[in-house]
Amino acid sequence: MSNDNKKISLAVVRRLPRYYRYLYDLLQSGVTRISSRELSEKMGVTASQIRQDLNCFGGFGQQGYGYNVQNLFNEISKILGTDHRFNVIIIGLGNMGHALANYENFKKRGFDIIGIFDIKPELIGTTVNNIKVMHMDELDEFVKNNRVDIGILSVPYGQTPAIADRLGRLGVKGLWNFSPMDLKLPYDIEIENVHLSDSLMVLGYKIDSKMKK
Amino acid sequence: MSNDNKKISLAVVRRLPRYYRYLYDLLQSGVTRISSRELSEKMGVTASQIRQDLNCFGGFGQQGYGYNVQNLFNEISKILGTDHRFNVIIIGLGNMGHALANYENFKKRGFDIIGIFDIKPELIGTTVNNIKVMHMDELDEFVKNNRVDIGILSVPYGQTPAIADRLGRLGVKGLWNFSPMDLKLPYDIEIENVHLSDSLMVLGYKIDSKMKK
DNA sequence: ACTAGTATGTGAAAATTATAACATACTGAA
DNA sequence: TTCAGTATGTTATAATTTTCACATACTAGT
Repeated sequence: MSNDNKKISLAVVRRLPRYYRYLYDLLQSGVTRISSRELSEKMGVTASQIRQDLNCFGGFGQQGYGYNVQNLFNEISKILGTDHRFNVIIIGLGNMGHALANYENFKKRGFDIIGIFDIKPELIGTTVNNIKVMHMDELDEFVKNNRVDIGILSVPYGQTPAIADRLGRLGVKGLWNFSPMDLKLPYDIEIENVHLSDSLMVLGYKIDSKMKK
Repeated sequence: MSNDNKKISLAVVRRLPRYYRYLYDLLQSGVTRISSRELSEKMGVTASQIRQDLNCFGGFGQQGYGYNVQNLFNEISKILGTDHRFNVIIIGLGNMGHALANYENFKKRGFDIIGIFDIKPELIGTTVNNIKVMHMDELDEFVKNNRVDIGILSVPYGQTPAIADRLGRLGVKGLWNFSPMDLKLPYDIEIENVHLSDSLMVLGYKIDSKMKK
């Protein structure tokens, strides 16, 4: 049963989408079976780690055979929630909000953007990628009338905490935060930060530290 | 001396930008000194971890006093390379490329976007955020004539590997990859992946797994 | 059916990472 | 100048994460 109450570590969870991607590619290539060793060579990790990771959720393989690609992909999809849809709204239709609204990959992975909110009058009533742009004043009403699972925060830095708090109070289940700050909210809400600049700085560090060697 | 040859773990490195942010905010607030305990409360980590992390790079604090905020910020900046500039080019002026070209935070953190490349004729010769848009045919020439430290890859999925390879061959030092794939290159180049969809899927997982409890 | 080969699931070991504990050294008030 | 308080740097311990190793069980060719 996949409903074991042993806690899955975040390290494992963060690797799951990577398995998802590789298995998807294998499926596309028509590969029907794969061993942990073969997959480990493709992914550049140890076979042992793959077996350990998968076993957190169940025994999906078979001794002497390996893993059925389609089956394993289905299982990983289920674990990641791709067997159902998430309703998502975007708050802030700036450059980043616009980019996210047009990113087709989200839909493929189970996330439907059902609304966009901003305050600029000239945007209200328009559509982006077939998604209606509404005024922030309509936010509360919209969230009350629609199941909104996730709010994407792509608003200016200064406005982020207040809007995050507002979404938390409205009962949205998760926030995907693009502002370079760590949100701390007094609500029962999951937060995933993107922190693009942080990632770029890490790249800068890697480059510099290699130079020094 | 900061040139110790003991290896700094990636776990520590990934926390550095976070320290950078908090120290920057403290500076803005006029705070001149802070102890690891105070900082730990703000950041939601243990004071011990902060002291351990900082000590990888040197003893920046003073017993009985704590850390001088300005000094510590300067040191972290130096470690992260903000004491010099990185030259960056964007490959692919789609929605994401456009958003990144307009993101002002990068400049603040030491990254200058010095060129944008695409293949769409109507874009070539225009400027975005005062950055010239050039044709991909001009890429090799440009990289040879300018120091390019980092290439941002915001091109369609299928084109990513070939362009990454091209930048690797041209001697670019780092790639910041926005395509949902892991790049593996036979060159001496640092790669930092963003993998937005992966991050969103992790958020989805967190939401689901909380529901089940 | 038999058997050599293969590959999982898992318990144990190793490595890494985080936390705790504390000796040392500075601060700042009297 | 003294001394109680504070907070670092660092060593030791704990926790977590990764890797190893192997018994078990299936595959597939003869």
